[in-house]
Amino acid sequence: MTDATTLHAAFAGHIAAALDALEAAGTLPPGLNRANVAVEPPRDSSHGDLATNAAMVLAKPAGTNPRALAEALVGELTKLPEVTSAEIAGPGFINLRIDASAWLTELRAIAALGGDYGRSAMGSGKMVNVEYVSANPTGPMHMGHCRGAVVGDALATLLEFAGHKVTREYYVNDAGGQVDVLARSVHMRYREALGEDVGNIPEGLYPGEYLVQVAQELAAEFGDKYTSAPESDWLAPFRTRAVAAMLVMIKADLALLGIHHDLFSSEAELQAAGKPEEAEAWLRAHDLVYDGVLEAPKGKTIEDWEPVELPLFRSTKFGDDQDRPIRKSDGSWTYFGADLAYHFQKAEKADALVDIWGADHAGTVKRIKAAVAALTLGAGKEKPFEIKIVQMVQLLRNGEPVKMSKRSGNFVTLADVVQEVGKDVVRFTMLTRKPEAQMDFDFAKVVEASKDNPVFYVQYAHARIRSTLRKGAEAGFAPSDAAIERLGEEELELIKLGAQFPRLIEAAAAAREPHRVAFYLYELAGALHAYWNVGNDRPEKRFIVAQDADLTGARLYLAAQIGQLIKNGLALLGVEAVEEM
RNA sequence: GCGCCCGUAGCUCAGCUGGAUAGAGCGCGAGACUUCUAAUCUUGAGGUCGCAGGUUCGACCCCUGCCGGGCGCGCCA
Repeated sequence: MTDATTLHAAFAGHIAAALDALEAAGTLPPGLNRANVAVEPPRDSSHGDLATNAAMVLAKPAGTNPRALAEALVGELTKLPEVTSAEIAGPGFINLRIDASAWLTELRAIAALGGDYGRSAMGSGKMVNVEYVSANPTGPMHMGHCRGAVVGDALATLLEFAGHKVTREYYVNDAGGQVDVLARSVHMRYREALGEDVGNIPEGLYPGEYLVQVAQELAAEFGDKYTSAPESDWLAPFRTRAVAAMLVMIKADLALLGIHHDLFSSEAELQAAGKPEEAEAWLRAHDLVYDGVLEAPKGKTIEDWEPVELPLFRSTKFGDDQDRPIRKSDGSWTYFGADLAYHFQKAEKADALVDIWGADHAGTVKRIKAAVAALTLGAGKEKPFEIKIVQMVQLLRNGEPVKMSKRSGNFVTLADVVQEVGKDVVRFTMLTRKPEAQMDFDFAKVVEASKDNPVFYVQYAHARIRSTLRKGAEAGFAPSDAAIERLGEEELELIKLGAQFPRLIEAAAAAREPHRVAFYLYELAGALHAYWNVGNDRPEKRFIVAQDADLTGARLYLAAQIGQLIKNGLALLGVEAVEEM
């Protein structure tokens, strides 16, 4: 076995080999599509250790019936030494039972590989660019950014673990109107810093206190040079410095969550380099951009709507309601116009793109995917481009919705939440829900009711294991695989669940769903807790059985490996595996 | 009006890309702490998988149409 490290992967190979053998024998016609052949543990473990639907999936295209094919397949599979029984069940499932020794081999593999157990070559070194957060650089991170940040970060780590080369990228929107508003807001604080009474910050500017310090630095740098100068004099330098200061703040906030991007790409630099022009020229040459006039938007009336001719991307060709402008009437780029060039730029350096977006931008998915598909195809090869939409988090405090508005300066910052709740709780909580489902984050609940929180349940399992290993060491027992054949049925159940870790990683990575790791860990922790409690009533089932050094060594070995699995899984989620609670 | 997401136990949610008798936590009922940490465990009750059709050996999962909730529908970002 070349891939002796993961039992499930090995058996996927065994099934394939068995099918090859049937082809060679003429039982099965060659070239059947096996994409739907699955090898997985049955839901009900009484059915066996592994099940495959191969006979049912292939019977029809092979022109035979499931039963007959299953019997032929069973004939092949029973030749394997690890297979203790192969039974046909239901409409044509094949249920396999695997010898205990194979599971013990897997347990040794966990020990041998340690932190690398579960690592996969699935990605075969493909370069994947994961873009996440990309919050406008106009203030500190708030809770609205949190979920996408955590999901994106965990996904990036997961993809790396599954054999991809990952770039974690943050797109800095430093070219739009919002950064001018930032610069104006800072200018007001700048005048204030120089002793002027500016009164309340006017509507439409950012009122946040976090601008005070930036303004003071500007006052120190420029003195009163710009207090009454025209905006055209100071807008650019103020904008540059304010954005830089905001990014420092944002990076610090992200660091609190353990998030670090590899690359911060500037929209302003992209535009300065003429990338959007290049994209526009190509799109025009291929009749994907034309000059046209938009219809007035439906569903809501805009008083000052007037039809204007603009360069439009033909997104209606790709299922969008409307063609979309890439430039404004003043000739500057729309967000979309710059964004398509940005994605094209990313695609030149990567094999695949993944974006994590908030649900409020879901309406723009079609146009950007269409534009990027056209551009990358035009450049020679279409690059896979996925956009994962992360739904809104409703922030609650004692059941009451917390209203957030950046304009009023009234928002819950990420830093506050991390400080109050802790990084591990925030991260794990954000990952115990599939991202496309809306979620409530009740402040009071997450803070106070720690025992309801899955993260503690999982961490507790790890802490228990570590504690046991410490106790064992004190009593002179070390984990050892010398006598692991003495592990019984209950221990094997634990190993079987643990052995699913590698295939779980691959499935989660393929689906781009890091939350599956969190749910798996919860299940594994539950199995560990259940096993532990057997020892309450039956001291002979405890990890440490003082009078039996061999058995104790074997059980501690098992405990150590389960602890390793939990640690590996938590590492993917960016959550600490604690030594004690 | 249109697009995207969601709808699974009283509540909060999983459901491994179409598999076998749909699962877990909380809550409710009954139990287990002179212990390797009870932040745990065991056990019971609780379901028309929003509704109606369709596709096939088989549907919570795919397709169509409704119903309900969320997000969005400027040359904003």
